[in-house]
Amino acid sequence: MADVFAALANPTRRELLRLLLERGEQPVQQLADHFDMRRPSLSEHLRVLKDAGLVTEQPIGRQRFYALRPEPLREVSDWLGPYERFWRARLADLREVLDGLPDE
Amino acid sequence: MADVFAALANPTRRELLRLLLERGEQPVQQLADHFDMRRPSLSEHLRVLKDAGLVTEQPIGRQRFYALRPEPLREVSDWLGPYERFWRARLADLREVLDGLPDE
DNA sequence: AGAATAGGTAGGAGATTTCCTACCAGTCAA
DNA sequence: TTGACTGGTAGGAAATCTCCTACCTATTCT
Repeated sequence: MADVFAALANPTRRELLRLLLERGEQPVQQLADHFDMRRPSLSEHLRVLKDAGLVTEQPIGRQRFYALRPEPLREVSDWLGPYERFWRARLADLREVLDGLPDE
Repeated sequence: MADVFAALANPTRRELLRLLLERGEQPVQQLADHFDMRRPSLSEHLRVLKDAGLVTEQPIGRQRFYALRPEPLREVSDWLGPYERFWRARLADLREVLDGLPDE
């Protein structure tokens, strides 16, 4: 769980997740084409994502396909839950204030 | 937005947010009491949270009250949206598979 | 078998993070 | 005004992160 937040802290890794979401599973080369970065660095980012459980790796021939594994993101969503209630309450307060205003 | 993910990457900062959510606004000393950490380090964490827009600071006398500002978390929630659809689809797939099994 | 391809590991440089001690500035109380 | 209190800044050490180049392994194609 802690690893998930740490994994999400890096923009390249968030972009990797986005690519995997949009295009489905991809070999490393195809992912790498979209970054101005050497492959070893990409490999490192993919390893971090894998350690956080955010992607899976499946070797096929000499390629390795990476796929999104969104379950840990669900934990992030659950973590957000209590805060979500808080900001909804704030919005409700705001609405109440606005409703109370004249000329509206 | 990037700052928000970076701010959430640290466990101490997530704990600070949790304390502010549970107890409402608090002066630094009261927050510091719950960490085994010197105050300058806490100050630094609070600064990061403030820069990310996750807390507000209000000086009253010689104290500074920090309060949760959950709006940036809403952006995180929005960012999660597309992935949430993905994992719900996965759950639906799983349910379908389970429904298709005999002996159930 | 030999060459090409996919993608990893090793190791290191530089930047950033996270903690610390020492000290400073503002506020309040005697 | 002096002393105590709150909480910040300055600066630095150690750890970690993010990138790199060089090289290795496994697979496939000829």
